[in-house]
Amino acid sequence: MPASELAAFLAGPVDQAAPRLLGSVVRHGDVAVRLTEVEAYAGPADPGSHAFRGMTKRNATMFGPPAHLYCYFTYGMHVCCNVVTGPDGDPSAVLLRAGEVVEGIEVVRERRLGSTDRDLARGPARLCRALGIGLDHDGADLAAGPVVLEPGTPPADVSTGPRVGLRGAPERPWRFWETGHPSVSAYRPAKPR
DNA sequence: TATGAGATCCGCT
DNA sequence: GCGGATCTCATAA
Repeated sequence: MPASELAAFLAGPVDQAAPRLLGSVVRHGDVAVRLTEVEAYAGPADPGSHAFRGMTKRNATMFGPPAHLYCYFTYGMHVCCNVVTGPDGDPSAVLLRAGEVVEGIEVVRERRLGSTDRDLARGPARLCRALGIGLDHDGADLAAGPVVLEPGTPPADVSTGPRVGLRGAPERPWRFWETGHPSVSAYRPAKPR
């Protein structure tokens, strides 16, 4: 898919673009994952967003053009990835939280020994591991690859709820998942330390 | 099954 | 130096 078409697919308010991503497929090499759970982050206006305090070296990708991959490292061991949706200069992005492996499941099973099929891409850090995405892929063009986004048909039934794991942000119902799908992550409220 | 704490490192302040 | 958009394992019920 041409980059301009992909950008058009992601255009509009991020809380509307996010549910549109459900059912789309992210592909990296031989592995493809169909998204079943995402979260919207609305740039500088959103206290839960990395971009809330302005542009830094880490989140610079969020401020770039849409249809790019924003990867970041967290909690010492995990990588999470977002799809940048806003136009150049607007740091809106969608966090990919969970999905189901639709291709290359043998590869993923070897990457994640001891995991059941349902758990292979259940949770943002696992999703990245399943796809083999690392910090190296920060800023990758989702139209050009090596990681690509293939728009699909959103499910008929989508649920919304509060976002997971945020501290200090007012709850906005900007988490979207395919109703009843087994691969969505369990809701764990943020814990005070 | 549910709950709790440890692991572990990068970028910002 | 601190805190984090998390995961996994251990222990308890």
